[in-house]
Amino acid sequence: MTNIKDVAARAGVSVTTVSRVLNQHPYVSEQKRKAVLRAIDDLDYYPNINAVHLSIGKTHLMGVVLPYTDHPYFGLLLKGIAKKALEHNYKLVLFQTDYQKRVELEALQMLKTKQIDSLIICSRGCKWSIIEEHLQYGPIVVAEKREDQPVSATYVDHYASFTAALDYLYEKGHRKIGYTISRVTGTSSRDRDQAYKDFIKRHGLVYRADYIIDKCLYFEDGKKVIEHLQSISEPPTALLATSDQVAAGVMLCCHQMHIKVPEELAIIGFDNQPIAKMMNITTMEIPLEHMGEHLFEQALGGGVNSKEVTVSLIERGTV
Amino acid sequence: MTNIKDVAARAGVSVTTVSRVLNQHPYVSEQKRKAVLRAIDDLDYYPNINAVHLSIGKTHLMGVVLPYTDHPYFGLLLKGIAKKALEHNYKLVLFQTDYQKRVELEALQMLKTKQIDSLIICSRGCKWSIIEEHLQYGPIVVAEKREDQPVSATYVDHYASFTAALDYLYEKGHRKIGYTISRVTGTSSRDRDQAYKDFIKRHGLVYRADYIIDKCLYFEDGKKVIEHLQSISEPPTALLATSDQVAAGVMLCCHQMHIKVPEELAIIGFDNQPIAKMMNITTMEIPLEHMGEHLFEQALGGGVNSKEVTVSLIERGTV
DNA sequence: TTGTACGCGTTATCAT
DNA sequence: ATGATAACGCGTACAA
Repeated sequence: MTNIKDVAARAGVSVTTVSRVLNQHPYVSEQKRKAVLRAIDDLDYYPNINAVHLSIGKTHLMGVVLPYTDHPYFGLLLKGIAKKALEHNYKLVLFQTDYQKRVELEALQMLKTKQIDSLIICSRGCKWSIIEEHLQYGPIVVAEKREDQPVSATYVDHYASFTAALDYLYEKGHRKIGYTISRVTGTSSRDRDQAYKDFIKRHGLVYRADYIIDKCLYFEDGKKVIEHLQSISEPPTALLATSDQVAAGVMLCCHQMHIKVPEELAIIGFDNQPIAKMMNITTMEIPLEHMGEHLFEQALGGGVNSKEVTVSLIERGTV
Repeated sequence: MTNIKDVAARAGVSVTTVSRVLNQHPYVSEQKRKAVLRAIDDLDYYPNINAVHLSIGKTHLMGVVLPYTDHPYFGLLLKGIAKKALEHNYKLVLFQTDYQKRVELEALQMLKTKQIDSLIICSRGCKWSIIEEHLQYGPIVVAEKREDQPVSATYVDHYASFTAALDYLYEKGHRKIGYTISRVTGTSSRDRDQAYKDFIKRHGLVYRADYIIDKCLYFEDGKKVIEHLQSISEPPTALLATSDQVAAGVMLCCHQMHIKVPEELAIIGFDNQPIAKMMNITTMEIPLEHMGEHLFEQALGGGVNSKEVTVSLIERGTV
């Protein structure tokens, strides 16, 4: 590998001058600049980025922690992040965790060892205290609500948006409302659960554990949902789906089983993805791509600030 | 940042000994090892990975070039790659190109400047000669068929699988067959187009440009497809969809428009994704996740070898 | 405007 | 078994 020294020798100048040319610094005569450029060309020289990183202490690499990449929710978040990364000439290091803490810790470790400049955590698995410990090594931003914490965050208020959806269904006359979640653990599921319990309490309804369906993430989980609902007594008249994907899957199954939507089952999705528009699904719009962009900019900026994104109801044909 | 020198001083040994302890080399007395470990603990020392990379000339970073992350096709490919990366303790640097050559060139550049050890190109946009030029800097593997080239590849024979699907439809009595593609450029679209033309010729059918529908990638593109088919004279009786996503979208539209599948329109998808199983869609199975795994291992291995993955017809209810 | 020399943090070589 | 030191390739005070 030819290095800066070789170039300097060939051009008959010092390495400093070569470095100056490389980094477009001022104070280098046109004559020497030409000589350097020619030498670079002759020797097919290109800098070793690791040496640059070691020297300046930055990598232009940003870490992104998320559980899956093959799910539209994180896919859209990632799309927003990637868009901004492209703009700012940053590269992304992907940590697909499958909810394994180990992978998340490795990301934190890479921040500590300066292999990445900053870290975006889209879905946290490890304890909060571990995040805090690593804040000293570089900017960390999360996609969850953390009040009074020295961490930047862009998040959806799942409690509020879930409550809004429940209230909307209540207004429409529904009293038996079920919902699906992706997994029992996780902050968003917990928030939704709390919102549901408070809603039940506020309206004096009965809490039924069998109205809650776990592990619903994908389109194809719709089948499971319908099968479950048909297996219980007094099935709900309305369903809050984890996402538009799940809502769409449920709708398709309703078609197949000749269950009328919304007459026999009302459905609300989340995200407002294209599929919801196409299938005319009422949904709570979450600007995922925009969230991703904002997460990136927070990570880049380094300062600490929190942003709650607005979720709005899109009324369509499934309620 | 405390460094190896500080540790050495604190432990009363040389940096070499510290390095030996760090890298579990032999020839270090138990006594000194203990001292070093204590010093590491006392000082909260952790190595600067960039320095390690500079020294050993490797980064344990693998680049992945793909157009989108929010599409199930690439999502699954990426999933396979990520799985193997996890196993081998590699990290992935993602290059989401949106089919911009610039981003692809940056990936190649990062290989050249040793910021990544190797590169997986899932969808190529730049000229082949550019790829060849960069082979000297590290392993590059591609997801397309390249015969007699010094590059590793894992790919689907799109020509063969498309031909197989066409023949299957022909056997079933179809003579007017349309198909959708994601974009006019791109190797897979070209292969499919060629297969179609050859098929037409072999059976003495007429080639109709309006049987080919461009820019179909997502579920929601199904609507566009149906609208197009209804706008032309003598619409096809069978359709080869870009992917199961598109096939599913088309099917849903057929439901909505009361078009009977397969009686009025037969449909074949590609990939055999979960959605195809759920909707009982006949499809050509492509083992995407497995392809991703194989791509990673080729990139890791460094040798040159080609693998054509087998595509098989899954007969279900849409033909 | 240019160059020398050192620092970044680690590994590898070669003595001892 | 251990350590001094060169090497990795680059950026940048500081001196000239």
